[in-house]
Amino acid sequence: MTAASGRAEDLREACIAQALHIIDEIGLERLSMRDVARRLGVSHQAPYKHFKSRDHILAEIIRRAFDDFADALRARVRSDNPAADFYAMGVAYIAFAQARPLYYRLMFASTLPEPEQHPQMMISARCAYGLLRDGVQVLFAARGSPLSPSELDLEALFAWSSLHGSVSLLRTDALTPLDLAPQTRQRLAHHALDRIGAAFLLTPPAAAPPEEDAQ
Amino acid sequence: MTAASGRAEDLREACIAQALHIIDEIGLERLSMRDVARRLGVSHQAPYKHFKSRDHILAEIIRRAFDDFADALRARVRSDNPAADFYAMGVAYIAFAQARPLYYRLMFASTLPEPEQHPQMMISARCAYGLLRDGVQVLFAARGSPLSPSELDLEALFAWSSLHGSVSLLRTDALTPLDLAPQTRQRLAHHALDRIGAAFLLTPPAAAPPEEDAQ
DNA sequence: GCGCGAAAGTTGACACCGTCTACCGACAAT
DNA sequence: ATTGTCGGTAGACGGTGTCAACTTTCGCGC
Repeated sequence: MTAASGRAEDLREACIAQALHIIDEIGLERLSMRDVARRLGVSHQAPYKHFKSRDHILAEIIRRAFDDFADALRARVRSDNPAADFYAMGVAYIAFAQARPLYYRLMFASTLPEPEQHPQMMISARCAYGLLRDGVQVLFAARGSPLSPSELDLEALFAWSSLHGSVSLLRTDALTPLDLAPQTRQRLAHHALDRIGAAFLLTPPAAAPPEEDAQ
Repeated sequence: MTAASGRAEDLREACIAQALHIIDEIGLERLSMRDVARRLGVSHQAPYKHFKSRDHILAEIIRRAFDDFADALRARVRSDNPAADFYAMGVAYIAFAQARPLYYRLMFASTLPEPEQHPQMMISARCAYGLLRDGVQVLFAARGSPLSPSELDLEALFAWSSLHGSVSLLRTDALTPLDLAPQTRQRLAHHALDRIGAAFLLTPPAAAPPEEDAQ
């Protein structure tokens, strides 16, 4: 438990590393605790001394993914201009998704352990989301149109999910039959980022929808 | 023997219905073929006479989800105005996600069977995507700025994933601590739809829009 | 040094699971 | 009447998560 216990906690780290390797190799849903143990040359119960269940090791891995992701967002090129800063965060997002595809995929795997059972994982996820949220908040506040919390969530999730969709497309084989130039692939996610900016820098169409209030 | 009184293919349909029920009850990843058989009062091997594997019954269920989804999109209120038609498709999308949450969730479950193993599922998925894609294509073509195939994919996926993100937020418990009014929840997805429209009615940053005030 | 108690690791069991194989009755076509 | 296919049953195999009991290891107060 203490920092000095170094060697004692070795197996815990080894389990996480090996589990990540297995997920990369055969997929998240086919990861098994016994396989982790087998590959590490320990008994099938040894990992259970460090993780209460299969879901707990998964939650720990996903927590680290979110933490690394948050670090990447924080390490963006800062700018005093909120729009430029928001764009920089988007660029950092895209770079992370391309540099750490496995972590990125895990963050959005729908086979998550039940969230309320793994508060640490949720804390890290919300922390990463909070960074994006803050960026959106600053963006709108600088334009003199601050958002209510629920509106803020909505705009932030809009940005997040839009970017996620484009980034995911690059990972899928849906594009391979189109055999695009590598340059085009590189531009896809940034294109979406531009679209998000377009959506934000433009106030919603006031006339079209039935009722629009509370600006 | 219990359920065998009906027609020949009855068990196949019963398996699908029961599997859906189980997924709704305990989740996709905990669905088991033996449980399906047990609840139907047949032997644990009976379902295998109709589905080659667990993945095959899943693929069939997801295929139907995409088919129903495509039907819902097609049943939208049609309009000659491409922008209005696109908006109507978005409304239909949101309505489907709210009316058939289980089907909707399955369409985006990341624990999909390997796609190339289940071509029928992929055909249905691409068919549904094609509807959205066509809507985007008409939208841009009507504005006199037709898109290349790869650009079209990008814009369509941008719209899809943006809407998906907002719709998913409603299903998650991320919003419960905010205890929003039901009316606000109702508006969330439509708000995103407005944002997508805002992003599309504006040409990319390179060239300014030529006053296309169709609204 | 010693002893001890907790932690780490092992072994064994249990109840599941997917799926392969073999068997069996009904029934249709030859 | 024979044959073959189809839908269903029964059993087995290897795999899984995880509980329980056991043994080993190791840090720490004496």
